Amino acid sequence: MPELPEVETTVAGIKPYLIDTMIERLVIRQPQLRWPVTQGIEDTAKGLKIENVSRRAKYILISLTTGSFLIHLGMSGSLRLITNTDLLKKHDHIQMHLSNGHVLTFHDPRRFGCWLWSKYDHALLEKLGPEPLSSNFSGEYLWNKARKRKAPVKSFIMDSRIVVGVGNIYANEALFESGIKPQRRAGKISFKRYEVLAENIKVILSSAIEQGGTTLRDFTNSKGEPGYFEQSLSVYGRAGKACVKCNQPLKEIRLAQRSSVFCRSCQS
DNA sequence: CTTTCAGCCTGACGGC
DNA sequence: TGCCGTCAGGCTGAAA
Repeated sequence: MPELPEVETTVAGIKPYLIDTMIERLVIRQPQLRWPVTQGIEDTAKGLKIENVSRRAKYILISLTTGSFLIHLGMSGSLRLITNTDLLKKHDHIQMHLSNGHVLTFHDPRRFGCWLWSKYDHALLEKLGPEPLSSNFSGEYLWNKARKRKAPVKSFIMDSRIVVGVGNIYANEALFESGIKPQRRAGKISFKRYEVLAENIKVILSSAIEQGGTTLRDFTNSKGEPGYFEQSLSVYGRAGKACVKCNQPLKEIRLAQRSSVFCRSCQS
């Protein structure tokens, strides 16, 4: 599933092909995504120039002269650039034909993603916390926000109002690296441990982005996916297997309906 | 205010 | 072989 590094890599991959090009045609084949695709955007978008492509949290923003598209890849979404003559795949829901001959194609089997239009600011971006890789995000910030919070620390760091872009995989990994048990209450964790945790979140996310960047050769291929999924994960998906640090079997529990894997002796 | 939980979907997988 | 049930998961917004 696309986590923040995949989104970042996607933006970097498509941006050079989109910037300063004109939208010749927008085709919506399946408007029923997580939210219905904004009605009438085929007409709205026609003939407009793409001014910028950026990322906020796991949202992709395509800025035009009169507004912007807000795209989320959900669980199974991807964007790829193809040409007019390429065959459509099943679940290719939206296509944006550009004046340079490229066709930006939104593919999403589970349809948890979205493609919305807004003239001004998108409401979905309003309540978001800081970017994890920005200087606004630190151990001190986390510690302050955690005062009196009873929620498990894993739910806390996955709350987009606290910090954006920490999905289930990276939450599991960062807590393991930091030696913090996922179910520990957020308000009961020391300042010092939050400094370690914030640093680990930054290191893990930025190294994943780096891997994505290095494996990304040509985004105009048929896959449309950054190919760095082979990165080694210490705990996620390894329940019952040996801890990479102490060899004890990893334990799996569910927190807020999400699979949480940790080591009972390395994390406390 | 904080926290929990339903719901949106399809594909993969295990059991029979 | 194929059918069926279960699960996975990001995120929002309603409910508690």
